[in-house]
Amino acid sequence: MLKLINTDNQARTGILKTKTRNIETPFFMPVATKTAVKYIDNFELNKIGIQCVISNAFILSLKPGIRLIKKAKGIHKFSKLNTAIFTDSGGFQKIRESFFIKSTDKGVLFRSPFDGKKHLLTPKKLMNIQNTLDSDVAMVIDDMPLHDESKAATIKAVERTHKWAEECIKYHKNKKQLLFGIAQGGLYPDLREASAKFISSLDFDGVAFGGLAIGEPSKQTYKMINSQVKHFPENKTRYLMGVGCPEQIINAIDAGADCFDSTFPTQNARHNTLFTSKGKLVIKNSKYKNDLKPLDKNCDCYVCQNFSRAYLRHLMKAKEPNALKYLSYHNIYFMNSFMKDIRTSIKENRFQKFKKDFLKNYKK
RNA sequence: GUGGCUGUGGUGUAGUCCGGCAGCACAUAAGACUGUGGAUCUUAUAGCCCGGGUUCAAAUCCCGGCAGCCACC
Repeated sequence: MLKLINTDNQARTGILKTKTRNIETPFFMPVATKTAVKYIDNFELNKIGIQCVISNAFILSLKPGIRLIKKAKGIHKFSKLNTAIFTDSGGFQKIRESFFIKSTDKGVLFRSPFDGKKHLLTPKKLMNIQNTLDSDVAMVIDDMPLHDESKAATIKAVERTHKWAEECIKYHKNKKQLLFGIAQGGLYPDLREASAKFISSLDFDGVAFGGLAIGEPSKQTYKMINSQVKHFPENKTRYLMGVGCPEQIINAIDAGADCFDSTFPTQNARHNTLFTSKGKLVIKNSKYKNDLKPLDKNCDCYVCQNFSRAYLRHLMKAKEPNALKYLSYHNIYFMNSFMKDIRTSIKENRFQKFKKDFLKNYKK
């Protein structure tokens, strides 16, 4: 359950209580697929103030395997991650050609990228994996329709998602672990609404918008969010899966979302794009060659406090591994302060102004 | 001085024998990235050492320069 603290129109701030943490919402989770955020030390996450990360149950079950993690007494002790941890089921891997084989009524058939072996991921199996990993929050396995799928195929995927959602509840045995449901519906508002209603009717600790930000125009994303959010319970955390672009996050919070995860900030950092209070900054661009200013003069992260744009560009051009570390650090730090500022603005009932100012300054 | 070999984008090279749209990698420049398969993907800029000849057509064949490397004197 989500304990609401304050609301500002649709935007909300609250506390999501998990077994290891009281997470302040809205919050952003960096992706730590294999229990590590790429190029960022696990302990650095605490110093930055990251409340929660998300790992991938299916991928961890392949490597290093749940037996080892069980032996290590769970995902927290194994990794020493001292944040709350969500585990994703692996349903999203449907989007990766190298993993996905097909969906059946029983589950999703995947091929391991490590040894080519086939794995039929059923709700029962995924719940067992996540119960054993002992994360704070488990996600159901869903059947995510792709955007080029017909309405009939999307209906089929939604039906499976609903059936599997019920089975996940049935097989979820870890009492201290929360379980979140996922609503689907492709780009069809009527299916989105029906799915949101159904998932809301089940006994989940939180609900998610699934299958968005996978290539559709932003306008569509917001339309789908709006069609679902009104059917989601007030007192449950609403998780917009896969969204990590600052503008989309602030708009989604305005629509009533509480929780986000994405590889977007870390992947962008590795690909030269930094987030700053003035907007996107592409560090490899030649205009920064002799620029001795910090990435963002309004940022107090140790990268902005110490290094210049010219130096960071130089490190990237020279393919120095530390460049990826510094840039990833900055983007994660930026996301964390961004979320913190949003929470404060909601508490102080000035979110609308904050959003307006942010979007005005944030150049694409 | 004589003989041989070699000159292709910024760099490294393929193509030369047997003439037919000059290709690749890196570098440079710009864009993309959203529930991660560990620096990816897309696009752009940029070249036949110089001069002449043969030919419908020359990076390619012929002649003459220039430059570099090697061997001999």
